Amino acid sequence: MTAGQDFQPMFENLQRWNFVVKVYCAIVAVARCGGLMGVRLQDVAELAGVSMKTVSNVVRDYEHVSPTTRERVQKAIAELGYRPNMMGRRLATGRTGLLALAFSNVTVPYFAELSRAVSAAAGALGYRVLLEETDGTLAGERAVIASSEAGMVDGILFQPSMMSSVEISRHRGDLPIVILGEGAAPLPVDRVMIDNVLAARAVTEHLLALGRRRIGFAGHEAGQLSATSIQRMMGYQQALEEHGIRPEPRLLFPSAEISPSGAVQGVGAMLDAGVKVDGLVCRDDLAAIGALRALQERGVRVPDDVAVTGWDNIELSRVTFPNLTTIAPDLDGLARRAVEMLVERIGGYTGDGRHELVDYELLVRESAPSAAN
Amino acid sequence: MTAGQDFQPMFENLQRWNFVVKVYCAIVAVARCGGLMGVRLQDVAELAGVSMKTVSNVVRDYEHVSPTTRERVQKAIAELGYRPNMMGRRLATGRTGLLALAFSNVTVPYFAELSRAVSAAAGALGYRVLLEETDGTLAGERAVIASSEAGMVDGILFQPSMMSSVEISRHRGDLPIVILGEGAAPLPVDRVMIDNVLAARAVTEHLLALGRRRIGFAGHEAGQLSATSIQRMMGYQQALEEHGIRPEPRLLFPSAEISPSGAVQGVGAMLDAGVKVDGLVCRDDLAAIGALRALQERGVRVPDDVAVTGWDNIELSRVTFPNLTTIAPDLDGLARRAVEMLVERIGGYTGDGRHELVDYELLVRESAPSAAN
DNA sequence: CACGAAATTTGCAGCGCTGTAAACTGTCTG
DNA sequence: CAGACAGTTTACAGCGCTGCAAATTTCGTG
Repeated sequence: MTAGQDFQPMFENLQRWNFVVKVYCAIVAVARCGGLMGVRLQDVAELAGVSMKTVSNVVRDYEHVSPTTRERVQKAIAELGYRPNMMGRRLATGRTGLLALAFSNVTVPYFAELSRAVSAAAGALGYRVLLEETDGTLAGERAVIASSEAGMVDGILFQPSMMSSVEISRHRGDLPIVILGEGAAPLPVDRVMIDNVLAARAVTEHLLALGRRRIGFAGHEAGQLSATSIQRMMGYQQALEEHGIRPEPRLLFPSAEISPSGAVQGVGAMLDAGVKVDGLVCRDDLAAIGALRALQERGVRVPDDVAVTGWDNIELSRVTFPNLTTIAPDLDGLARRAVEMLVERIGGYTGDGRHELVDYELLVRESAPSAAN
Repeated sequence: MTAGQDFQPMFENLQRWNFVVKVYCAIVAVARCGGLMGVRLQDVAELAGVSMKTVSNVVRDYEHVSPTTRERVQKAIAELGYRPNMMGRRLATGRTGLLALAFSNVTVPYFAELSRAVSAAAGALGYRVLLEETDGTLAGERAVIASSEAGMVDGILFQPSMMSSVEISRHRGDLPIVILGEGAAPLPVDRVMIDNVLAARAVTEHLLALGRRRIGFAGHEAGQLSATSIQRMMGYQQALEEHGIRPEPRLLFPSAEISPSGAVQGVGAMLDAGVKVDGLVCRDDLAAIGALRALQERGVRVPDDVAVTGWDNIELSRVTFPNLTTIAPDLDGLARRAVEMLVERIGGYTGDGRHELVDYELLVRESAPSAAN
């Protein structure tokens, strides 16, 4: 905004700025003009004196077009302000250039960050991403998989939370699909994930290396466990057992609802019930943030009294106090591979389902510092 | 998930579960069958022994179809697993049923929550939402507004952060647009927002009512201010002046980068420079979360030493410790009105730009409790 | 039973674009 | 200068669906 170009945050200027905006608005109201509507390939072709197909060729950068023609057509395009109509193109080509990314809810930071990574990866391959939220319900997931509309997207990236692999595998066979994450995935379908069990072991071992022995697990579902929770709990269990510690069901801190508030309540209730821990492996960063609050509310010091770990490395995990030791999955790598595989499927690849692992990293921060500290 | 139906979170079961999954996968691999490809309206028509148009009428719930015919067609649809092809329909109708929602970045919790509210509101009116991220850059915003593809969406909901109203008003006139939020908006275009100045006054007055007198403002841009920051700062200034307090530029805590980490650094630097405050109005919840950390790192107690307020009422603002007193905009109301107005424009409404305000609420929580406490 | 009105159903054109294959250019040989 | 050839350009038939208007059937009534 020109008016704010050399704006100094001095209070007097604010009023002036507001005035300038008003003037601008008035000018704009006068200057505004309706845009051209519905310029078609045909119109460009007529103006340039060539066939529609030639214009189409120019628009799509087909190589065998003479420089002369190309220039003339481009001039006509500019003059008319022509912009190709996607629906027409897509009907003709059968491809939409759109990938669906389905998960429970964008307000979960991990999914928001995943969505950015996927958008970037898809963009690099010429695709755009249509977000589909399932609300984590079976009905929502079914709606996505068995979408009643055809031709909306060329393929689906799907992070299931409730749906069984059996059901996923029965999805409409004509729409390529790639499963993200640790959810149940049928063998014949491509999938990309990190090794949750291994990562959970790593994070638990980190707490063990700090000398913690009463290590709890927090933030999993109170009812039916998701595949994600199961795998992370398995890794947690394995690490404990390898150190000769018998996992105690009493040290599991489930959340009535998978959300930070759920974790506040879940962890809070256990603490109030007198359960003692000196380490807490949380299912994800949101649970860890909730756990942090539950602990701090009760005057428990983190990490001194209880060391806490998260999972996902969401942006806010760097800003909590203390900030979170967490598992940082290689989101870009995950997104890139997933999109690559999906695009290969769209391109006609029909090999067996590929199940690939991507990297992750244990980020050691304040909530569970390294042993040296 | 059948296998997990009666799953108890006992460790022994985990291994068993894993085995069950493997078995399922094997079964599925065998059972999988390719779906039918490309069932067309024509195919259904032939099977049902009616014309394409009649099938079309059934699919779209046209009223004048005899029950007999309708049933026969529906049977054929079910038998063939027909699903209408969106591209075809959209080419024919000229409408896509898609609205673009453009803002800087989904990983900003406010935008994620906005996006859900908008999706819900759009869904209620039969539209779906295509997210467009601008990365908060001028180039990104221009790309959205002047999108080189036509016909992708029927209209745009746009929350600008950099673009001037002059430029917005020059957008392609054939695509309806509604501006969200406090960004610069040209008069002729519809807009929905909350009254930022008033809300900022309310939040500042809340701190004043707590007896705070050295109240800072944190989290705004260090360079050129966004319209959002400007309006909130104006309200902050007004409240101070009304209480006979001269606003001090020294009490402004800008962030080098609009992010929680940016706020940690910005606020931290000011504190280290010896600036003393007893209240902090933050531009948004993320800044407040950053401020919280900066303060706590230095042993400053919140709210005892410094009361802090946020803005947006993001989910995490309820879970920080202390949790945040914040401005809670009526997101659902905002989304509903915005979508309504956009749909009216799509429907052909051509009146003047409407600028509407929606409600907000001051949520008093721990970081700046009510005076009674 | 005939006739007009109302309720159904249909044929067809075409939305805007692209794939294919055929029709042109012009240039380069023999 | 004919013929071969590579480089350009074009005509045309749809992609799958819907709007329109006309055709057909059904129904109620005199």
